[in-house]
Amino acid sequence: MVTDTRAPDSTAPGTAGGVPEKPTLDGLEDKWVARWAAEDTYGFDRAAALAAPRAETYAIDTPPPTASGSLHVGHVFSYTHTDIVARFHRMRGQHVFYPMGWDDNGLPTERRVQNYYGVRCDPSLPYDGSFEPPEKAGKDQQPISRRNFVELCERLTAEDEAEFEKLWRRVALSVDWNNVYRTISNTSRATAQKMFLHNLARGEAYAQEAPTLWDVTFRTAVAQAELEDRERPGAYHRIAFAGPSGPVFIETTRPELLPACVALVAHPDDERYQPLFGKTVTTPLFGVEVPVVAHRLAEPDKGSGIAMICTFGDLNDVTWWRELQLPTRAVIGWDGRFVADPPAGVPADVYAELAGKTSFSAQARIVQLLRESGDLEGDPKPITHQVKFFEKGERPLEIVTTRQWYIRNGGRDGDLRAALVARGREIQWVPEHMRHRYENWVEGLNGDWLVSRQRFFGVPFPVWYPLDADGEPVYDQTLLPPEASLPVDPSSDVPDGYTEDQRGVPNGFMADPDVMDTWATSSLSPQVSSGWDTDPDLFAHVFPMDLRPQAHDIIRTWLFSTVVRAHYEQGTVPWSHAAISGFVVDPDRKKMSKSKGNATTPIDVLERYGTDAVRWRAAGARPGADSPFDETQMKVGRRLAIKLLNVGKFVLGLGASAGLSADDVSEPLDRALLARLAAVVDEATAAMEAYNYTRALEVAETFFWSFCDDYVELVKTRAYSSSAAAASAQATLALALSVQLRLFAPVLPFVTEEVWSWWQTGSVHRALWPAAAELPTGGDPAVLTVAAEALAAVRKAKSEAKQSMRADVASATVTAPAEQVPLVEAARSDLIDAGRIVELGVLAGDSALRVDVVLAEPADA
RNA sequence: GGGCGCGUAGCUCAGCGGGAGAGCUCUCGCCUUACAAGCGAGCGGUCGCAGGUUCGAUCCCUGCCGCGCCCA
Repeated sequence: MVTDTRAPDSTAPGTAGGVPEKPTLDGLEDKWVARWAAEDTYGFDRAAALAAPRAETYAIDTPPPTASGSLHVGHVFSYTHTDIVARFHRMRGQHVFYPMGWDDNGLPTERRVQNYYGVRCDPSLPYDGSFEPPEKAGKDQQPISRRNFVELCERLTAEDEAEFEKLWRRVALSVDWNNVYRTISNTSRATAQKMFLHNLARGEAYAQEAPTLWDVTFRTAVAQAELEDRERPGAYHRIAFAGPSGPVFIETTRPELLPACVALVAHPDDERYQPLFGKTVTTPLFGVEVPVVAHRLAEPDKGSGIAMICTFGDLNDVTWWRELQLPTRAVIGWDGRFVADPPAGVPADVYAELAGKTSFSAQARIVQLLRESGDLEGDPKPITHQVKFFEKGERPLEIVTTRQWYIRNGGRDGDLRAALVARGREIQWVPEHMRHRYENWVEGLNGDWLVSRQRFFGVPFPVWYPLDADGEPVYDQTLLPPEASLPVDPSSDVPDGYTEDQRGVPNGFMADPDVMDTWATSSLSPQVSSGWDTDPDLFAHVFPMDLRPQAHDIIRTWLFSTVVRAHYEQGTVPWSHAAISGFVVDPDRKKMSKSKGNATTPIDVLERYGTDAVRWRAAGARPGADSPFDETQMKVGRRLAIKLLNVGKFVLGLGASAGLSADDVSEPLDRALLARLAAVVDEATAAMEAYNYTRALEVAETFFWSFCDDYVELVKTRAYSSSAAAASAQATLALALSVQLRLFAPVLPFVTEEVWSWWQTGSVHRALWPAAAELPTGGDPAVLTVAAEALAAVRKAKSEAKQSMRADVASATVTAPAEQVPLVEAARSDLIDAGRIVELGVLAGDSALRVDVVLAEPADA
């Protein structure tokens, strides 16, 4: 059944020949990173996986990090969490499908290329096949063609990816490095385009001319998921409109939009304005007659309770405009400036002053004009308010009417929304409460997913439009490529039935100019990595995948959009489990991020403490829980790794070997240890199955330290001897070491592999996860508990007498409850040896175990 | 303003209906032949606050306060 996982090699020669004289962590990372690569330790055996039942495969949908970005310790923690899960499943004999992806799309890459090479994309320029970027970025950005620009994006991301891979290997991610995808590869582009064409054919994708949130800096549309609110100063301007019976005052933070005013609105229950409903008023300065309308979204307590509706100042304007079917008087252009010509019905003479101005300067001019005309009452009242920004942008978003592509996501359809919420309930969330993030987001959607971006580097929409006799595009007659020809670049490829010389000419054709939102591609990571378009057999086997690991900040984007795509194309959820990592936060509990300047570079931490130590700390952060970055914790992990080396050397150095088996274990103390270990294995296994790697580590670690401090100390003398009792101790030590190395292997891959290599063949990471059944049954753990308690009492006496632990004890008298007496007796000789006790008495008493210790006279110096 | 999570020893956290725990820090000891990158011992908390349920509450319920994240 299991083809790529080996059981512990119990026939390996138990010599200590492999144990170094002075074990060290130094050099382990280089050594094992190279070995794992050379031996393809983590490769996915496609043929074997496909021949086995689905349950024997574990498929992970790895988040593709932004290749042009930079990684910080938060990433290292989060990816480590996934790797721990992957390693556990691999050790359980599953074929772990664990690809890695890079997200090359989007603005971050464009900006990095612009800055790195000192270029900018000018789509009007022709491709220059001999173009080479300047050695050093010049002061002025050099304009280059879209294709040249995209080539630079690909070149730079390839370099970035190589760096990332190096880091991930150092972190010991057990991904299959033969299976790497890029969101900008031919396969990804073909998949994204094919999926889009399917969405289009089924009516799930559509284009629409609509008011769109627009970043004037990047000159691109922005989706709801990319918005953030920021506090900004503003001011209420109290402006008089001429009403049928006197002035009507509105208060607005955007007086410059006066020429875009299409109505005034008040709440239907607002008695102050009810007489005006159905009447008209006249805008100041422009003299445009606009209706007064009623709508429930108008807030009576805000300002004067009556507001002007402009096309468009904010999202409420969009709602009012749509629901009340108001006309459009757009004034803001794509560049964020007032357009050259006034909207229909607005007098050109007044408007001319505003044309070409930014919102800011237009506002200043309007305010001045209103003052002069006497229509501005009093001084503007300064306020702070929430303004919508593109999360990567620096200027407030405008709302511009443009033609954009959308994918339906339930934002405008209650049934679809309910279906997507139901999909969320098919997913097992780790931790469970993260489900709320998903549901809140889906239930709060108020529009479809805007997937087009007016950018250069991304997957183009595979669409052309015929041009009519006037050279105007006929949008409802889209020209689509055959699927076999994907991926296409419509700006250089030609639709069937046309020739290149017909591009852009009357009766010819034009390409859709836009590229897809980066999430429109990365939402297909399960399909891309599983071979939906390239390897149907693999796809049928591994999809839906088992695990989506990610952080909680992108539930609304990456996770949700991935659910949407699989819902449409496969009619299923894309994975059975979503494991959500918390953030690494700084000492002030703020999220670590490069833009905030509080991010810690991972390579430095890895070098100082070692990968195992950093992974140990990562494993201490439970799924979903944020954890502060604290270097003092790393030392603890490093100490654990060193301890494993040393105890490994001890156990193997005294003759314990893989050749000893459970049959050699005869002593009660030894059976007690292994009984306790069996319980630890069961608990750790249950915890790992529940994705609680933190708990699994905790129980293993607690056992390990008591193993070292109590059990090893108790049996040390016996294990050095040569008797059946010595063999029992050695077999116990060997078994315990083997089991513990495997328990720690997912968290501490380097040190466990090192110690494993001293006495076993094959990789510990391909060994079977330990099972309680490997250990002898019937031991009484209480023997160890009681013996350790007695030993602790002896130590305490020595410590309080400020004596060495080697100090001799003339006599020790254990008084314990009657039922514990035989337990102490069972460990009598180990206790005598470990405590250096000359005379050990054991009495039955009424109270809890205590030891009366008489130290021997210290030998004179 | 809404949702979610969290407030337990100086720090990081576990425990989640009947004895308040771990690691780190700190203090005092110990060269002990696996490990001084170590070992032993010890100090340290009215479990955010206020009510309620219960024979009994750190744990369940309600309210409040504080912190964080997400969304308005």
